Amino acid sequence: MSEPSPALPRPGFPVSRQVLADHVYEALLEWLMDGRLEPGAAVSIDGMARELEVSPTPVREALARLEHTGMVRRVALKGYRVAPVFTREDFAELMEARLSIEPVNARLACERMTSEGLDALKQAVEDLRTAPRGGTFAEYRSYLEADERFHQLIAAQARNQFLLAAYNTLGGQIQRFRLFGGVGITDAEQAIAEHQAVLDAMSSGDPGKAAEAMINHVEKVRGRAMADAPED
Amino acid sequence: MSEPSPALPRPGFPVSRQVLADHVYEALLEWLMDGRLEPGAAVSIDGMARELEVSPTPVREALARLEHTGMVRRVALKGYRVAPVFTREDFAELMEARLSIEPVNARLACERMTSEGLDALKQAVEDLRTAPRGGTFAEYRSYLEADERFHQLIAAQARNQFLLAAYNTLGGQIQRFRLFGGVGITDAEQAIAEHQAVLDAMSSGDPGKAAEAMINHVEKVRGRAMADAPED
DNA sequence: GTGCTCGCGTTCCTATAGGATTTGTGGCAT
DNA sequence: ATGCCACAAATCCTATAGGAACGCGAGCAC
Repeated sequence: MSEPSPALPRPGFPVSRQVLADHVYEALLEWLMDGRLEPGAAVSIDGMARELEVSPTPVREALARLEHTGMVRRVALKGYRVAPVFTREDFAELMEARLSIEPVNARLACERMTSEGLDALKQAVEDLRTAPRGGTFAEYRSYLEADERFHQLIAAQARNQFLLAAYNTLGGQIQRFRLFGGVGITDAEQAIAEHQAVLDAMSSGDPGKAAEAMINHVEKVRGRAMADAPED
Repeated sequence: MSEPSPALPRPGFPVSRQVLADHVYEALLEWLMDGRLEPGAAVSIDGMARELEVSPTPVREALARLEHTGMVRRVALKGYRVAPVFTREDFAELMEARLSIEPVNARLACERMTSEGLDALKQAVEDLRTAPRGGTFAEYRSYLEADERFHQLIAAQARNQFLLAAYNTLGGQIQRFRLFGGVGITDAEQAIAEHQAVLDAMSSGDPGKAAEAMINHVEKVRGRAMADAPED
């Protein structure tokens, strides 16, 4: 905590049009993804307010918005806690859910794809290739970001607000798991190849192939993670 | 403080364990579904606080939680507005999403069903049959509740927290209500028969049949709604 | 040593006050 | 008549204060 004021709005910033609660939301989200807030830990409203040098009011609002992401849980009159750690069963459930939703997204996205959307996907895969992959979170963070962006783009291109919302609830959990799985990035080459395969299928314009490529990718991810992951 | 505190927790009540923001949340939800808050209308924080005779703080928290349901939208520094009317495209997207998720839930629930779960499902269908179906929201609310409970139970019995969360983000019945804008329930007989068919398929223990029955049900709901719904 | 009670600190929760921003209105210049 | 600017009211946003419940540890009785 040597930083002077990390989340305070800069005075020079012209059209921030963002209120304090938004900054607090972003800060808490970042802390949750970074692991600075460990699973099971209490998230005190007053404590976070002191930490972020704001009043409890915007913290309360940010936490209320964070609750629906599943990253924090609230008990009335007792406060918020970070969601508990991922077990192997949790991970299996998460992959089952991804296998139910993401192939559908891929199929629809393929049917409704625009050239701009395709370009964005290509950029995401390119970013995956060039991203550094060190051992610390700061190093492979951009890799994770590009990975998430790839899947998010597909969900967005499916042009279904409800499927996008459903995927987004999974997305945060995926990130959280990858963090606390704690194995770093060991499967980059294979993952990049699978992403490329999905991209190729999308480019080909065959929705069935796109869905299949996505199924293949998620199943492979599951297989690698289940092999690597530490047993409970 | 002249009033004898209308919404405050009663002192004799042992484990109320509900805070004011929860009551405000329920009240706003009811007003939204009742149509007392029309689509597009502004939902002033201070105004609602005056109306409900509470301070703006719990109203702010309740609105922050309501935002993720899609019923209200927030613009920074401008406040909340009731979400615009549900168009046919919105409804089509919702049904597309339900068709992607609910058959999977039905399949998994069938595989993992317990006898208690089956009993709960039977109860939900029975409640559907006996529920009153008047023209006002207060009258057919219990019908919607039983309908929602049926689908919710299946999602829960699938024993996958993420699929359950994904289903909940759809808020199927709530959104469905908004399409009709309060014209009531006109398809009860057919809907009940379809629910019974899903239930029978579940009882038979054949996951494929359960998924198919669910697909049939959702498609029929879509067909009836698209025929009834007012054109844009 | 064990169990109970009391008191202190922490935290959640709500109300209130005041600064900042947006919106609507009226007047003035062109 | 039209466009622009100032002013006022409403609203959002944040900080602060205080009440109520909970947790924890010291101290005392047995």
